[in-house]
Amino acid sequence: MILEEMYRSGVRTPNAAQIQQITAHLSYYGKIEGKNVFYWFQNHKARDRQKLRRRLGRHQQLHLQLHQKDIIKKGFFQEATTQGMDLVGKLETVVTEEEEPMTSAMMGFEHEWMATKSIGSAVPPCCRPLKTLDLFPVKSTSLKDECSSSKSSSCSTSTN
Amino acid sequence: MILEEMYRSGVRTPNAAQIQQITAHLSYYGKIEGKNVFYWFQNHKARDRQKLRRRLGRHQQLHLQLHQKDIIKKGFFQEATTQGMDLVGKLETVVTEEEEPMTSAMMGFEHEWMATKSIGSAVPPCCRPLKTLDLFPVKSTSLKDECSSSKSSSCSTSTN
DNA sequence: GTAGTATGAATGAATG
DNA sequence: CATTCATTCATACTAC
Repeated sequence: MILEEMYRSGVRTPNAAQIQQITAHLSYYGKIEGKNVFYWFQNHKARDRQKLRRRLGRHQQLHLQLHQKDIIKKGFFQEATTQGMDLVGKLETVVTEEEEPMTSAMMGFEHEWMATKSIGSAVPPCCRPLKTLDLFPVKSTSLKDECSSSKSSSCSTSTN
Repeated sequence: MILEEMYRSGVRTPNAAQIQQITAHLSYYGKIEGKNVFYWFQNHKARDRQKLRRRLGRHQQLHLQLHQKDIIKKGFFQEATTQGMDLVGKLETVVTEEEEPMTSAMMGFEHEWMATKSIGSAVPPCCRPLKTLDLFPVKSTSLKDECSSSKSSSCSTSTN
């Protein structure tokens, strides 16, 4: 995929020119607009950041071993030819594992960010998502919805 | 069910903290991750709204005319007979949708796909992608499934 | 065995 | 850039 190729190359926020070129290139495969490309990069980057963030927040300061396999491959640094490419991006690119669509705000702990650019996250794949398990044996009993809601509902009982 | 309880309590988009707590609680019953909870709420709310919207769309002819723009926003054309209907007449033949309630907001995006008029033919932002493009590895099976249920829906609608 | 549905998962699109 | 919404896909489960 062209987009992923470019992303891997370091392109994260292509400019208008870039977008236009990519769009033109992709137009061969079908109808596409510049905004599609734009959104694609936006989402991709955002997702990566989410993963990163979640990773950091998750493994806050558990036990980040320092052994790891060289995550900081200092050899794949190939300038993206464009704007700034966060080095974090490259990191995550290497440690691509799973993702967590957490809505952020989870990093309200005391985790350290130094690992962001120092060493790759030492994430031992100890957890293997078993996929869908029957956490919610919902069948026909749909007793949801009710009450009023809006955005950022805070009236919830946190069951804390 | 914990999740539905919370949902009924008003929790729609739990924060990371909420998710963490719920996840911790549910961990007792089995393996679960934060993203599961996250997705659960996302989907629940989305389907709830979908049902609501569907019903609204169906009854909208009663006394709409007021602010139909908010209702006909999108995703309304798929309305049918709920269940045993021919779902072959409402698939990808939707091309006659040109109305854009956004009007001015449409052009005022915030980026440069249309600002690149200096390069070549700038695509008029009046067209929207019909479906998912080949930007990503799309699957193959086209299982058009509709969500139709006759649950007890009450008031909600975040309407964002 | 097919059809329909419910639901988790993923991503594009949009907004703040 | 962060968050949310809408749509779609894949799969498990049920009913016919």
